[in-house]
Amino acid sequence: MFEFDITANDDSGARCGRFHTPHGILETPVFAPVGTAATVKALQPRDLRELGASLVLSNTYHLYLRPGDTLVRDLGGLHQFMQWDGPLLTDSGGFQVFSLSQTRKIDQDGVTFRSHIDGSAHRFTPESSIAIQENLGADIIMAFDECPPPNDYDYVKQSLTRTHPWLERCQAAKQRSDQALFGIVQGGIFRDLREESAAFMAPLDLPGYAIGGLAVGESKAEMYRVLEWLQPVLPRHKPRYLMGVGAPEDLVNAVLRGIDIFDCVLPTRLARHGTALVRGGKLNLRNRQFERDERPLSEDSPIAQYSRAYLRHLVKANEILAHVLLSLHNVGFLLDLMTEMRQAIRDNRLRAFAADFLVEYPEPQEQE
RNA sequence: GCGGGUGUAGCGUAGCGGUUAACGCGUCUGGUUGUGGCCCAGAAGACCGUGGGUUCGAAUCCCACCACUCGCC
Repeated sequence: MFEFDITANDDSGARCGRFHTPHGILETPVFAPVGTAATVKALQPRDLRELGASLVLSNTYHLYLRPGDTLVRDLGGLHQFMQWDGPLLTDSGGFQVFSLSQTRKIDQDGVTFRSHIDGSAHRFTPESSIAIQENLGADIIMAFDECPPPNDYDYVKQSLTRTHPWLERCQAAKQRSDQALFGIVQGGIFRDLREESAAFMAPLDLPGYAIGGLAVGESKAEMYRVLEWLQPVLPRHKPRYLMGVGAPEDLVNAVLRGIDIFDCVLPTRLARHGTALVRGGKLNLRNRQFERDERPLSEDSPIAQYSRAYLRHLVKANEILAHVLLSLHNVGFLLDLMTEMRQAIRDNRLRAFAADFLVEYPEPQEQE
């Protein structure tokens, strides 16, 4: 279980792989839609399968608070609960503790925080995060880490003195053998800290390695640079997971730099905010230019039977169907992009594919 | 018919003698990367019901008219 076979290499450094999980094989590079509260908002598992999704991410923090991880366990685990029989991944709750909780207190042992739902007090430690994730029962579980602001060298350096021991504690606390524990490399935008973090984790022989703390405010150029630094120092024969990244141009640029797994709320969040991802950018369907536009979003969209004018109407009227249709479109768009990239890698022409795909996107700026 | 009240941006309102008439919603345009159906930033939009008067100066005070509204015949 959890073998990672590399099945194709591209001159760029990108690779295709097969990651074996108890609920099926992931063909990488793969994009995972996010199902925070045990649902990819607006979509059923049936829709996800038809769109070609293979991996779904769900959130430890959210499920712990509501409905509770022990309830999910008692009802047969997360796969059974949400009726998704493919591979699942849960994050550790670390990120949400930092991004959603108003008041939180970090110490060497863990984090005390308040629920964003009712203000009640809670505490996560590496041990409790693993226990919750074992109750949920995803195929891939994540180490409890701290996601620090990426530009503050002293803080990021000190943060590693928590994240690294926490990873070892996660390993020690883990009991189930049917779940793969991934470590999360931190280190902000600093080369020495990133290399230090990767060097610490590589010998732990984890089934996979995530890159955290990116796409949190630094520039795209800085993010890509971090990926290039990590490329030679992460174990080659293990999947590499870039957490929270899902802008189309970022997916392409990260696959070029050796990333195998992605997750992101972007396609479903943009959908709920009325924006459609299309080749070369995105369409804000609130814009008046679509008022009488009878064309589909794109010819190959899973919702190509609907006009932009109709979708604009649904968005402006805040109709539920707008969320459903645009979620189908945006998730489908990213999954199709991943499929195209896997084929390009097999054909050893990813650089050409990327150059063609990225020509319509703006160049990454040093500071944004 | 009599008496009272109200007319300010598409809608709801604030301002009640003193720069360039304000706010919310809506509209328009950006933003959204390990998810609060949000949120943030910017823009357009007003013969202040109509006509007259008082005043250095009127959305603001006075008169008439019109419209809406409440009460009473």
